[in-house]
Amino acid sequence: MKRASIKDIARIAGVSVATVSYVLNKKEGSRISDATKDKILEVAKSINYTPNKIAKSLKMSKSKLIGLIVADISNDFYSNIARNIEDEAMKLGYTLLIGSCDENPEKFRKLTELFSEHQVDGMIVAPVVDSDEAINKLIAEEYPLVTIDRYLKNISLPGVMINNAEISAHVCDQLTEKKFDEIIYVGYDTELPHLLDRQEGFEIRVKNSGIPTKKVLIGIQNITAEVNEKLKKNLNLKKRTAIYFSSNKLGIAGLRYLNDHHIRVPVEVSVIAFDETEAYHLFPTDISFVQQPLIDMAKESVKLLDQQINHYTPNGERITLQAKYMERNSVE
Amino acid sequence: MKRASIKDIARIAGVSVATVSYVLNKKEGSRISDATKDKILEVAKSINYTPNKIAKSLKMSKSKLIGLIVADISNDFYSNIARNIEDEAMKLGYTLLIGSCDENPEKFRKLTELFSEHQVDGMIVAPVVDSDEAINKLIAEEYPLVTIDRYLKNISLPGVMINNAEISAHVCDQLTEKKFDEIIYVGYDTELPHLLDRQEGFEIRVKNSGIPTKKVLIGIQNITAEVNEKLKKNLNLKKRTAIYFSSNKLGIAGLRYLNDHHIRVPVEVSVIAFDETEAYHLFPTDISFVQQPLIDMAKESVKLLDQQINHYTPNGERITLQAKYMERNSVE
DNA sequence: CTGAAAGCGCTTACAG
DNA sequence: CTGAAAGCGCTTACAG
Repeated sequence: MKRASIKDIARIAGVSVATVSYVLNKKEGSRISDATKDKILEVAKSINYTPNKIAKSLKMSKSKLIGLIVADISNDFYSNIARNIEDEAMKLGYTLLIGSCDENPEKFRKLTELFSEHQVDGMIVAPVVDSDEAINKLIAEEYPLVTIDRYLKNISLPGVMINNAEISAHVCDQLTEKKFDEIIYVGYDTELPHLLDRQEGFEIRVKNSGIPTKKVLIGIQNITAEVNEKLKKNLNLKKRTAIYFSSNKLGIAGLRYLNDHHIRVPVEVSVIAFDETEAYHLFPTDISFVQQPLIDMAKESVKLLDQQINHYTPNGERITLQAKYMERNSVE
Repeated sequence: MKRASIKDIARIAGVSVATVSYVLNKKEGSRISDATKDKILEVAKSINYTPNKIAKSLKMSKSKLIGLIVADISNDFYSNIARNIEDEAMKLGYTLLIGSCDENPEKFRKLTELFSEHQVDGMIVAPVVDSDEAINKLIAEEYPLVTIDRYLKNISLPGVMINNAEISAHVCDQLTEKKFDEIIYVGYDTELPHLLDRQEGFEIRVKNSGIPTKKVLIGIQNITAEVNEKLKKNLNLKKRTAIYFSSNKLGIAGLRYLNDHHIRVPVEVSVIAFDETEAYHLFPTDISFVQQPLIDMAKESVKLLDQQINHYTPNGERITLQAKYMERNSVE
């Protein structure tokens, strides 16, 4: 599968490779006669020429590739993010490399290295716990870098996130105004700053309300099993209880638990979940949820990255988008 | 962000770039003295050298990139496929480019072109209707190519798929043996061969059974709305009815309809769905479904592609994997 | 209006 | 054991 090169075109058309390059790139600067222009285009088509972006990348030192590193591309949230990023990136002429790091800092580091060796022009990353070292290495090289969804506690990086604390406080308000006997917060046992924000936003507000609260923290390994176990231990149906699931995975696992145990929502327990997923629609009750602005997150992150690629600035902009509480029928 | 090159290493270590290249690539053929070897490694580390795969790709004419083209990476089915392909590809040293074509042949063609310009070593594709032209162009270049999930009617390509007709026949058997008054097949209004197989496998079998059947075909544009509309028109609860949803999207849309209309499963209607998705678990009844062997599909497709890359053969192997019917509680 | 030449960062057969 | 040189497919400042 030897492909035609501009050298082939040049030879057949009887011109120099320089000339071929000029007409193929439609540079207006140096005028080429229409005759040779036509001939070159004709030859190019006839031998089925396709440009070799690798060669171009090497010469131009930009690849028009960008890397996306997420925890897991098979997670609904990230695959939706990825899809929107793909569309936005495409518009700007970038092609997307995707990698999943499973919350593992070593995998994260390897992915950044791999992508950087492939000379991606920049990366959009959802950094994991303990990824500071890998990130700092990229920063030292002034590698265009943008965070999405998450952010780093000790490193200032351009990126886009949502108003985690505020939206959690808002969710809390929805619950406290209904005077539940008890509210259960289901979150992750993690140090990820954006998730801590989500948790603290809730905690501070619920404390003021005086309503008794339980905090149920789940490890990222065995979500379904652990949610089951901890809900069994903590959910007391004798009390009027509301549960706030602070991610899509937690929401799905939790609703599944309620389903399996025939616990009716909102009659026996009220529920608010984070993120939007088709799955919620299959639950008997329409679940009230927090909607993240995925399209805008993707748009802004690509825009930020493109800016960084075109003009690197060490302390780039950090954009906070507004998540939206979507009231349905799962709180009563 | 000017990066160090082997030239820099050579200069600092006082050796030639050839020597640097040899030791960096650990070639055993030409023996380099331990002294210079150590020095080179030391210098490489000290100036933070990372290889430029673009340069290497150009020289070696292989990029260690592979492209994956699916209908939509945000679709649960494809994002799971993608994740497994990512893992398998990684093991063999490939990095993954991902593109979504939305069942649009023009987008499909553009993606193949883009990927080929980026010099991917091969592509794993889920071809869409009318993609023959784009595929044939790749074949003409002897471009390593493997289909996944789908296959082409008029072109023989290596690939991996499942036993669509057989598993549908098996699903049909589950239903016919329960002597329903009516069975509704919900499928796509499409020419995609693998979906037609799924449909015909069911149709042939159900015809033999003599049980009245309705075939409900849904366009790929507005799945939820159309499923709603057609289910409303075709579902007659006075009859003992079973519905076979032949994809995850159809299953989700259909179950959502049943949910919204408080139609109980399996008391009022029996259901079998295709594909596995977390969503099914949120439905009040555990849904019986057809499980596709995603991991094996990914494994085999990457293996086939790697074979094609290393040794191109025009009419590569076509692998059919077995889907599995998972009986739950939605048929009665 | 067009071409010769250098160079992007690598690899490798060849010579010494 | 090591280096000089060619070449992968491009782009572009420069010269004519």
